[in-house]
Amino acid sequence: MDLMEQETRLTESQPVPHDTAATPGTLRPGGRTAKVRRAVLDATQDALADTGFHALNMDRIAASAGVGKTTVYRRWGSPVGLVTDLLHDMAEQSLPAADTGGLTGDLRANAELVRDTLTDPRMGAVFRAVIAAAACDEECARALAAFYRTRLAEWAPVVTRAAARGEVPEGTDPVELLRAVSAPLYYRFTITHEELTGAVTERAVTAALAAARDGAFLRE
Amino acid sequence: MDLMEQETRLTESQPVPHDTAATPGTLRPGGRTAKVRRAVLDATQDALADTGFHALNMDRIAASAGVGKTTVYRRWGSPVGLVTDLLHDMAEQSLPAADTGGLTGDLRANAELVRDTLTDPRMGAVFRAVIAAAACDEECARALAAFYRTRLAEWAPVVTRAAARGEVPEGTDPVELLRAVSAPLYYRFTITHEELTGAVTERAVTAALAAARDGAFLRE
DNA sequence: CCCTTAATGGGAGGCTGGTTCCGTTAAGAT
DNA sequence: ATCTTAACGGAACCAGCCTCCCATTAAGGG
Repeated sequence: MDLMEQETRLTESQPVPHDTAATPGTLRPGGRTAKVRRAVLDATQDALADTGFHALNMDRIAASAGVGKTTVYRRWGSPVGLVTDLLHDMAEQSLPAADTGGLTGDLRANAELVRDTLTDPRMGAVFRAVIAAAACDEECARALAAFYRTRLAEWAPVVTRAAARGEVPEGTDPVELLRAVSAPLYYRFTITHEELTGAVTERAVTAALAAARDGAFLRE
Repeated sequence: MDLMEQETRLTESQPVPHDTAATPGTLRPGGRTAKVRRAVLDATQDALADTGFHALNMDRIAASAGVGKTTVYRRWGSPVGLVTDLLHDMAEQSLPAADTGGLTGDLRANAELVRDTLTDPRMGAVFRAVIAAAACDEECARALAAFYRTRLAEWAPVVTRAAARGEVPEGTDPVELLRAVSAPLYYRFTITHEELTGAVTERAVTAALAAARDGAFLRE
């Protein structure tokens, strides 16, 4: 990854002809640049969906995005770079949390959202790829963590409201509870590669809820 | 991956000039062959520990194992193949479960074992690689699942004993409870890449235990 | 101990993924 | 509208990964 060192260049002469082309796409994000990014990220998702991360190839992406491969190499540098940017892109599209009126329902909605996402052939493949890429690259790992931070922050109010209603102890850490719901699903998805059934989802909810009521997720 | 079909061998007739070199290393696993495997798997672990999965390279492995690269290509085929075999190797080395006399202590011992493993620089890197490889390759995913099936089976008695002592409801699914303990740790390890602190470990235990007492893991 | 042949090992060659060069296009400023 | 230059794109170039060929070594059976 070499997208990072633009500061180190050109400490030299007078005119300082602009920190030329330090990070393509950030200085002049006009219509064309944006369109290229969109095309490339879409192509990346497609590729991940049907060939997986190991087969992700810059040349192929450039071709199927209808973009010069030089551009892809310059702006993203590597397959991991593509996935990382895809992740940033995904983090921007937020979808609102549920509000069913009860914590059980809300958590169930969350668990089912996770399940549906991971079960969907396209999205499931994308998440597998992203997780694999994060295991290989620090920068990508940060992007993945940021993505989930965003997501969990959106759902946190669900728990806060429930605490106000007395469904879980006051002082329950919302993020902690939400992670407890997701964790078993992701465990199966990444480690044991089991099918994510309705029973598994439901159990994740009831177990997390039981623990929460028992005060296992009290913020300290 | 072609390491699996050795059973198909030699069900055959008289002469049949042997299914020559069907799967190198399975037909004549003499001293040299075994030594080569050991050297290669060790080299693989070393490489994973200090450069990670993305940089895993067959030629380099061959060189650092002091083995011909042809051999590595022939027997393992790809980086994923190496990791898969490493996983099979790891599954063979079992270490016994704890027995502290109480379920809380046993589960804590389990959680701390997981934590220590994932925290260890060498083993942590290996597990990251294995998870990434499993995300890329079906065969590797199966090997990973098998590894954990073995591990969990070793620890299952811990829960069975506890149920007999009345610490959790009769009919509690041991594997389900054990997975509930590990899941939050693996979630952090693979998804959010957070540090696995003692607090996280302890919370995983208490949460799983609370859920279990509440009957969330009853076998149906 | 000898024989057969599985398995290893070195090296040459091709392919594919990645880099660089330089001309072209169009974003954004005046 | 015009100009500057960021960003794109084509194509040649380079390198490292993988494969194939064949000679060599040593298991395992007699």
